[in-house]
Amino acid sequence: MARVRISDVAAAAGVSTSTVSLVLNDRPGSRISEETRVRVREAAAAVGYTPNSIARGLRMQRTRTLGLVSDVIATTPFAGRMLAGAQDAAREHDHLIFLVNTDADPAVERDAIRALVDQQVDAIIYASMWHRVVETPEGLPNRSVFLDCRPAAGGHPAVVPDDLAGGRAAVRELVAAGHRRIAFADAEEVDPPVASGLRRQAYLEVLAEAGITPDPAWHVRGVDTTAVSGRAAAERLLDLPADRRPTAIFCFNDRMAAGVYVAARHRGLEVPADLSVVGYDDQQLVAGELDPPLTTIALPHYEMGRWATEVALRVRAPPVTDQTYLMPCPIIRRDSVSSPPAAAANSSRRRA
Amino acid sequence: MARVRISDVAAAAGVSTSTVSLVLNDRPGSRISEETRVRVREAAAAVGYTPNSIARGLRMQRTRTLGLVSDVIATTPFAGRMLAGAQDAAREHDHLIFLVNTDADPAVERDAIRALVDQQVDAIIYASMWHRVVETPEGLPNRSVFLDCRPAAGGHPAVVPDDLAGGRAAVRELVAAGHRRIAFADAEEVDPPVASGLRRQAYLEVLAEAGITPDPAWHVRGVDTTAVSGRAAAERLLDLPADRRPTAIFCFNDRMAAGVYVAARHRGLEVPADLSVVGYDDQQLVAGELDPPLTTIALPHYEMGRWATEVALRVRAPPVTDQTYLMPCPIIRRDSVSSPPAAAANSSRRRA
DNA sequence: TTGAAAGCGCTAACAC
DNA sequence: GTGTTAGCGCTTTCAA
Repeated sequence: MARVRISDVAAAAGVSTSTVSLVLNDRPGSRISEETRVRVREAAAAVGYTPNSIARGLRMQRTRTLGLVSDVIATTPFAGRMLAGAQDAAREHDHLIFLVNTDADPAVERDAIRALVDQQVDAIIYASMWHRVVETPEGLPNRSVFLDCRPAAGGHPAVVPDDLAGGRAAVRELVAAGHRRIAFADAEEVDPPVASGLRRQAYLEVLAEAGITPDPAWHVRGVDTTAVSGRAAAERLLDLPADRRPTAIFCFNDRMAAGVYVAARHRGLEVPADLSVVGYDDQQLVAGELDPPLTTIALPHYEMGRWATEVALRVRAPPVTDQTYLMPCPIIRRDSVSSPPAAAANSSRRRA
Repeated sequence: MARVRISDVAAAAGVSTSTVSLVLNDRPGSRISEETRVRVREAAAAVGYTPNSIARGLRMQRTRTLGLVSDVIATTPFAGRMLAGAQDAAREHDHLIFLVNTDADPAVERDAIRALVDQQVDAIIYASMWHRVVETPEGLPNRSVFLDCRPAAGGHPAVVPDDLAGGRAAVRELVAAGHRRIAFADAEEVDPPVASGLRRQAYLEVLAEAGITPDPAWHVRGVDTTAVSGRAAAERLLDLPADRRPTAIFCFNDRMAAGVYVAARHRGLEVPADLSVVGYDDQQLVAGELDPPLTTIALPHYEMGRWATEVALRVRAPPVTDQTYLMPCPIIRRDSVSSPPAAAANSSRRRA
């Protein structure tokens, strides 16, 4: 069965195609009699007409489609919320999203961007899986926005998580619980993620504002950001002499926090009674299902996805001065933070 | 800057647009002199011409786009592999994918399908997050394929995981390790997932083929399939008298297995020395990061995504007799299975 | 071997 | 108020 075209409804209503177009698109300037309006509408409904978006796109030079190109975003557990935010925003404004994964392959990326441009997408959202600084890909249309990454050269709106503020919230949570010996289980040293530097800065700032001089041994790094690395980092921390041993660990992410749990358990330490832990990411199926559930800082993926899409659709204005917007990361309080054990608190007071 | 059109390269090459089209599309029947061919190609490259897919789509009645509509797939950790498989297949055949999430809202779904049809997508892939039996949505084009779900009414190609074979592999793994008292921590009783019935059937079959008469108390269910439910289910199992207590638990999924770990740990039981555990799903960031890493059955999301796309693209023929294809679920051996503790083995032998 | 012309389905000037 | 016409950018007969 062939699709029904505008000419079919025109014939059915006994009018011209332009009249049909006019009433169906409800152009304000055009004075079509109420009588023909209803006649056309009824005819359209009767024959089951819906406009061909391709034809309309060709004519209007506007397709109401968006391209979302990402490195590996859509194939990781992180991606979901970002896509959901983008989807929701797109749907609210009657747009459809082309999703393309590049697996971080430059050739694939180039082809993808070209294919999207050839499809006449109204805008491209260039997304990353982690907060990164990226080169602006060649061929990227002017009307693009960066999601969870920032173009080194600027020139485009971008949204990234506010890792500095999030890191501060994490460490302040620990300070507020009475901890003085607070460690930071950081990401890898070589080519560390942008978030690493920011969260470390936050860690240092908050300790300083709390009048705590950090023991350099409290800053440890994994070889990556997996649970295995988290566990190894925690081992080193827990090997410290009793009076320098941290009573709380701020972890670069939830996976490392999971590793910290394992290390603690293997030493007979209880979280949070013996060791408080704060993660980062609020990763689905990790943070909430640890035992005990992990207090953490949420990465605002949904909100970032929505923001990027709304800016791409020009329904939200990007920040004017600095084009990159820092999305707040809320703290999610669960059960992995308590006050430090009494002994540690005493020893800490003695040192202070 | 306006896009360069085919007329621009025609002018640059001093030929007509039809000639340009002919050489650029390399139509076999057309005899264009080699000389003009190179002239056209050079001109096209010089002006940076790439064809407008929208115009081409209108003319050819074929857009080289696909719609992928799903309930919540793209927003869950499961989805990634499925999307990756679909993406890879689509890219190999020069197609772009529109991704739409419906959040299982029928109105959203209806609108999405219509929007996709209006976009003249070449096919629609209708995907689910879990193996389900679904009603064929109204308005779904003939050329659609079902992914991780099966239309109750049939009539379309579909691919789902082979949960029966996967379940058998899981339980056989336990039998092969020497277990006789094997429990099944199943999903919820009311409106259980399709996989629940299949895996239970597999459990029963394998016990029977091993000459084991299952204690009915070994089949327990959660109120859902979370870690909390898994833990509760394990508590009940471990509360059984010593001679009926299972030495191994096959879990409906990895999350429940994580809960089983927690229950075991709280009783001072070690996995796998005291209790062997097999999961299902091979869920990223769960199965591999448990302590010890979980032996499980992988859900072949990537392969299913690829299969569905290839069938949608007609580059792979669907099964002719039964239109739904059962994708094998491979076992992933890690460290959560060992032979049963000696005492249990003895008691089991005594019982046998 | 190449060009002219028609037309995919739609919208928007411009007539009437 | 409504219809006629042109044209979005491309492919594909058909003629030359």
